[in-house]
Amino acid sequence: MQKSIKRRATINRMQITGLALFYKNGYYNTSVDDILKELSLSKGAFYYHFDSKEDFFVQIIEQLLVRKTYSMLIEPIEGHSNTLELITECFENALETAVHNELDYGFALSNFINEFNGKNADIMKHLNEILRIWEVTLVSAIQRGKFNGHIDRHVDAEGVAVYLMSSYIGIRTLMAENTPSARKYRFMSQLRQYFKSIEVKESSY
Amino acid sequence: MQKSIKRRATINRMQITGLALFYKNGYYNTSVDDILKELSLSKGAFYYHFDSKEDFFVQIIEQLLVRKTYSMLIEPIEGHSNTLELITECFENALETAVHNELDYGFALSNFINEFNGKNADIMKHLNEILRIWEVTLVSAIQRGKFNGHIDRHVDAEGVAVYLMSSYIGIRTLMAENTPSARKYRFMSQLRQYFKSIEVKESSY
DNA sequence: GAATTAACCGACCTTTTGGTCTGTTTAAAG
DNA sequence: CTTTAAACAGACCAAAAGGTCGGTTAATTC
Repeated sequence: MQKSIKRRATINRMQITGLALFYKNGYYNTSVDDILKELSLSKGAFYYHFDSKEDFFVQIIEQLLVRKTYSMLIEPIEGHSNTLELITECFENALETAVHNELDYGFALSNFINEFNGKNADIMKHLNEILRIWEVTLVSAIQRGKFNGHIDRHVDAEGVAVYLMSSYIGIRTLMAENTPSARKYRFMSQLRQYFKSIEVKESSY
Repeated sequence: MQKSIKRRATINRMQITGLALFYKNGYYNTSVDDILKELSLSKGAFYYHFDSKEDFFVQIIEQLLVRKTYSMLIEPIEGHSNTLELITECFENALETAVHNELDYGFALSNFINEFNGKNADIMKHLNEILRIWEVTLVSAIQRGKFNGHIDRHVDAEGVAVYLMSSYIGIRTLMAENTPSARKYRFMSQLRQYFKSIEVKESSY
């Protein structure tokens, strides 16, 4: 195989397996050896391509996690139809992947934020950056909805965004252990209830 | 000092310091030596009173965490006035302690659930037990509200409970790193908005 | 086809960790 | 006052962790 290609292939394999194990067992509970064992690779290969375990993880964030978050939570709500319907559908899909908690790393971002919060400022900087983009996207979506007449123009877009993010991160935690399917259903049902309360009221006219 | 008293005093000191460090740095990032150093005690003292690090933590859950959760999230909503007002005030107070993230371990439960989810089934059993009690308390509070005529009788009590728990756990995560005060304000504001949507509608009469 | 270098191997090192064990101090009992 | 056992001290151990380093294989260059 060509060298430059082989390099990319190996790094890719490492990152994908690394993310899978980090997501499953947590960063601190996954050793470099665990990952290498899974890949049938050696220490030499790992430290040839990466400076440290932390560097490895940061690159996973930049290469994989950012894209996954984009495709799962950012892009789906950037459409031009009814904002609240877009968000509802987006959450519905994202949570569905979390129900079958296997290969599709549901919402890895949430797990890592919890794990590194107040423990590793450097990594948190990267994770917060993703959060920030998510928040901005939500806020502008809400404002678009207000402009388009779907959402009551009195609602606080930033408030709604924070509330949505909170509930999403929380339900992911609750779904991880107990009856994920039932909890997802109840959650989505109440989300729609909440959305009704910020839609334009006919009585306003 | 009398022996039986000294025993209790030492165990208490250990548990309080242990909880503080576990909460601050996480369970896996806090070594037994870290705790002992803080206490100026020795390994001998630790393993004389506790079988293992895990046993130590389980006892902290049972002795401290359960009570803290009770006094912070359970008892405040068991009153007999308007349910939604009780929950609002309860969340308000609980989140306020999280704003000054110092000595008062805001909502330690949430952190530990995130840390042990899918990693340590034994400890999760204990934490889930607390979650379950919280959920039951919320559900019966909602139902009481429906019965008392404060809450629309069409709402799904279990759904509301899950939604409340989700949003609370999520906002605690979001508050841990960035602008906790502003986020708390926005969160509470939207919580009230949501509550309005499940109150009895005058149009129903 | 020899030289060079990227890609990888695996033994080894150091630090940290949870846990053990022997010994010492101190409070209660006889 | 002696004995006894609780309460604690601290040296020690084995395993695991992140990381280093000299050596080997395979692809590229000249």
